Amino acid sequence: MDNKLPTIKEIAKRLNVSVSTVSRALADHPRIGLRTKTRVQELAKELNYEPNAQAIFFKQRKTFVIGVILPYIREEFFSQAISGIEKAAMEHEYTILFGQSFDDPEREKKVVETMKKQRVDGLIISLSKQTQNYEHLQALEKFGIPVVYFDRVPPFEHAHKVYCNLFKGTVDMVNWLFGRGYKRIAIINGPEKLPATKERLNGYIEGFSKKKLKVDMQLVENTDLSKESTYRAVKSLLASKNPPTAIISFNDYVHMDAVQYAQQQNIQINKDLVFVSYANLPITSYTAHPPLVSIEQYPYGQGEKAMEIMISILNDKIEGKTGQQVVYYNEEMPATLVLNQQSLL
Amino acid sequence: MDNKLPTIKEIAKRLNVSVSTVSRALADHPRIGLRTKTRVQELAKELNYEPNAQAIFFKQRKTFVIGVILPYIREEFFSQAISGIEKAAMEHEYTILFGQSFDDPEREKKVVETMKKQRVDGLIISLSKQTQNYEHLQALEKFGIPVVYFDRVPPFEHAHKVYCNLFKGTVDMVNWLFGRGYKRIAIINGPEKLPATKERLNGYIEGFSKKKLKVDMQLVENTDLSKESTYRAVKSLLASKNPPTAIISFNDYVHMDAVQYAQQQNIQINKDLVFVSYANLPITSYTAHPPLVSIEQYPYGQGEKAMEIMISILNDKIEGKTGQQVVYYNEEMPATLVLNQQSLL
DNA sequence: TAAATCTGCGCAATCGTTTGTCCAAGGTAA
DNA sequence: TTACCTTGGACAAACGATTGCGCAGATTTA
Repeated sequence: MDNKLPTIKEIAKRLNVSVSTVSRALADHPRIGLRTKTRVQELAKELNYEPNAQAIFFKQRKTFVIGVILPYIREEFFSQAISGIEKAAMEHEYTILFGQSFDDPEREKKVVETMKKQRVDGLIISLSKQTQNYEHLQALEKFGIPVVYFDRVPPFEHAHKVYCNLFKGTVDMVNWLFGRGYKRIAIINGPEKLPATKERLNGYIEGFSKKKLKVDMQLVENTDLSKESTYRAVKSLLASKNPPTAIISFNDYVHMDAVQYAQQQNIQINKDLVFVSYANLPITSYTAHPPLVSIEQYPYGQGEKAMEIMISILNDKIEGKTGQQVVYYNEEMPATLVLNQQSLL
Repeated sequence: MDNKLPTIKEIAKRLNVSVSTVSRALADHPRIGLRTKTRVQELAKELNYEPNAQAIFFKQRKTFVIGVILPYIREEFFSQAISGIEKAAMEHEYTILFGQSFDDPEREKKVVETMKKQRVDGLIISLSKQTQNYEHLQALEKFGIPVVYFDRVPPFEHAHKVYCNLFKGTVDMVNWLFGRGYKRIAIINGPEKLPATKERLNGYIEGFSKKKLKVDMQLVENTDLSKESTYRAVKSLLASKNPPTAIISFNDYVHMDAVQYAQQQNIQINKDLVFVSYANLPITSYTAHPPLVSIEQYPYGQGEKAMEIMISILNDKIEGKTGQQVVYYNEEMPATLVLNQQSLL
């Protein structure tokens, strides 16, 4: 259990040469004589020498570590996203420092702080639901640590981001439903302050506008994403004088809760009332009633893209683009309508 | 714009004092005068100074980073586990370097290598299904980097591990089924080489032995965990002359596939044939037919425990237990039978 | 009054590695 | 013979922070 890792110094002392000679010999520098070079390289191999990356990174002021902060890794969307991030990272020899915000801005701030301390080369983040204040993140950029947002992105322009255009996706969704003959289309939207919520709402309204129809606000409900809140929303929709024939849920989790409640009310799911949703989690295919149609948001692709952007930024920085105007990457990914195979039965 | 992060040096220069004074002032050292102290602390706050952990850790030869390698983060079991790991890590100011093996030993090896280069203080790992060779991990320990295994642990004694006793859990499960009057109890087990598979099988056999019964090997099937393989296993069971009245699935994913197939064969799930399983993923409560009973394996608890053990090991090392005999932590967690609420309907 | 103590802070080494600069010895050309 | 390369390697600074030690000047004590 000899935990002293061999260093360049150790080798130098043993061979009675200077550390710089050892360093150069190991790097195959032309200024070192062949004899010395082989002596050094042989001893290095014998001692199982490995350069201390910590020391090198410290000197280079670079860690090859990217911080990744997600709301909840247990959500399949994010676990897929991190896999995309990891894939791109691995391809470029970067590593991932991981943290969750649990949708708590305080916690998010703390994790950001930790990552700053660890001197990550960059930060990829999907914001917590409650985050309204972006100072802790903008501060990072001021210090030269680039931040790439994905999926849950901030509302301002001057930031690198990757996201799905859920406005368009929602318009398509509404269109599709109209096309299938559904007229009373309700939406159970997310927390009102969330940009993602506004995007869906706007798409929803736009979908109606295209048909020269006005939205009946009785068909618009919100949930704080808890099961209870979703139950309440469905209850309210079902109790309306002219109840919906289709329900768009904020995401697959809301969808599942909504279906659960409707089922308790003895409603024939996807017959009396059809359910459609966002996210298209593979896991829904195992549920009793998957959404008839889902808007795929490509979490893996978003993650991958976010990391690729990060790497571009870091490379640009090395090539000294200082002084030039900062360009913000803004990657809009398609949001595709996906028909559930099972539902076709 | 591209301001470098403030350093202790920068503060020293601005206030015209030495770096050591700044360092001590920030650490609230008693030998620094109150006036100097406040001047330093105020400027530090103003500049948003954060100590460079890289530098400190480099000097201390410690990173406060723990590598975590999981097979698939998208499995809820592991995403819960990492949350437990993260919680314990945060409490002790450790951070997590994340990697997935995707159940590929080659990939696992590569990730281990990366973590070694990054000089993690320790490694927490749940082995890939295929891992048979442990050299890359034992080498880490030789370098003084402790390894804690959880859930999917290696078969040898001299390793720190956290796991559930699925042998006992399976015995309990079989007992419970007998108690409910089920006599033809089948099991769809995992890949034969997996220790977890053997454990389940032994528990299954023991459960029968306790009732002075012999196992009918026709009731024992294996799956490689793919949907197709599971389908095949169920098909084989259903085709038997004396088909089972209860099926124990290797885990909830196998369970879901098994149920899906049985359903396609027009079997009344949990009536004609009851299904029970391991893992107890919350997500199953949304499925059409959750397992009647699940063996809870406490992924969060396992992760938390693994990190706590890691921290104990690291603390022991600091306190210089060198020379003493190495003690291997071996934490066996209970595997509890959980009755599904929904199934009671 | 001199010695001892205290107060407040600076100097420099250290961690492992890279890299610019310098230096000595030997060889070569004019 | 002298000035000038070439070769092979040593020296030292630097990255950011910590910390033992030293050293003034002020204050207290004997």
